[in-house]
Amino acid sequence: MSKSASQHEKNTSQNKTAASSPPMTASRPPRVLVGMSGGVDSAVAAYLLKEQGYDVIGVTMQIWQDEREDEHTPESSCCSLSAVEDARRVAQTLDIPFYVMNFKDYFRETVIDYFVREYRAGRTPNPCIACNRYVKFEELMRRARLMGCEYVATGHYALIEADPATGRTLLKKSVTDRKDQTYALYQMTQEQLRHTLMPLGRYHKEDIRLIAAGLKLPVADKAESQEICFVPDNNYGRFIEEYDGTIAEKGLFKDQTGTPVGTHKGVIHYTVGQRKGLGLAMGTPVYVTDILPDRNEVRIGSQEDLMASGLFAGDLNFIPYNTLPATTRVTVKIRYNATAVPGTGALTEDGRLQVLFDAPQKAVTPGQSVVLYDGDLVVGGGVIQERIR
RNA sequence: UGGGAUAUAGCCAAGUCGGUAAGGCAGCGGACUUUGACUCCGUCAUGCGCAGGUUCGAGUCCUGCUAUCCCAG
Repeated sequence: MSKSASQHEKNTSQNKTAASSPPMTASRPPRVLVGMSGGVDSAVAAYLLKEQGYDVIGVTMQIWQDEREDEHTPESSCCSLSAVEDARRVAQTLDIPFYVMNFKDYFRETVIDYFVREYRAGRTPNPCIACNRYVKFEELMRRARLMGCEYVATGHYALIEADPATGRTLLKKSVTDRKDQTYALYQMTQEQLRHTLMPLGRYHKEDIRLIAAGLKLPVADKAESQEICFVPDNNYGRFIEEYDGTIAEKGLFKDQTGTPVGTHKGVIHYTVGQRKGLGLAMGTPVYVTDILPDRNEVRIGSQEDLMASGLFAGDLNFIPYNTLPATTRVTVKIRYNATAVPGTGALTEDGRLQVLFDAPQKAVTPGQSVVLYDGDLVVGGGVIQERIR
């Protein structure tokens, strides 16, 4: 608490920027490619890096939006054409080179295809994690190298720090727990972390807005983006059906005993823990407890039926070490905006991650990621495969 | 077509000696949110099967009708 208080006392940028100058290895300052979404965060990130002396290049990735859609795109969508224009104006204001790059095919393959495939399989994907992993820190970084950039930078609220003891690069929570975005970054490799800058990790959102306002950036009071960027109207079910042209097949809601209690609209429309939109008047609130795509069945039950004592996860990545050393005490996030809860993590013989919670948790959802923390340090995580009751 | 019971919002349901329609679920709206999750807040019957009657006043009493259920046929 005292930490964040002291952060507030500092003036918005002057002291801090001076304290963290770039590593001037040669005569030329290192070049950094800043991924600019058109929002206020990445705009200020670009500004901070420029102030710190980096050779900053602004890039907006075209990942989805078609030209014809620009008129009706809500402002909250992070990658719309209007967002491109916002980013361009910011770059002009900051006097940095600005480019728009086409990532549509790559984004489609690594994010949208995955997103649709997972929902079809009865899981709940997190497209932001896939986008970070493959698009921002793999493909964008690859292209950054081609442009002679040492680093890729983003407006994520997270900290990247070298650990002199081990030589590894660590990922830590931002000083603002509320805005912390490390959950969506846990898949980053050592190589990626070494070449990534996240200058916002030491700031609070309010500071960022103040800085943006002080610079008269055109996006200073732009709304937060909220929904999945490629589903601007938030109707992801319709998006999936239009994307692959397959209408979701209706099926049965069943209770915990297997008794049919209603008809569902198709497996893709549900996520574990969901209560709203079921249309089931059971006299007491009911939640989705399991999605069984093989039987096209959605199981519902009470809050108690939602509880889990732990989970198994695959597709693992660890950051302070190559693999989880032993049974480890951690705090655990099982959903993007869940609070971290205490538990233990361990690897199974078949190489999966087993997490056991100290206290039962609600709505462990296959397809979502579990991220392990040791205090502010991101230990790693993986994709949830199944819950342990 | 003998007897009994019940008919209150989409569902369940309270409604006392007649006094001016609880609550839950669902729905809808909003807050929160980098997942249509959770959570929270707000909203939701000028009307109680239909038609009459009694009364200052009826969901509550009376009459008739209709529907459904149960028992007997």
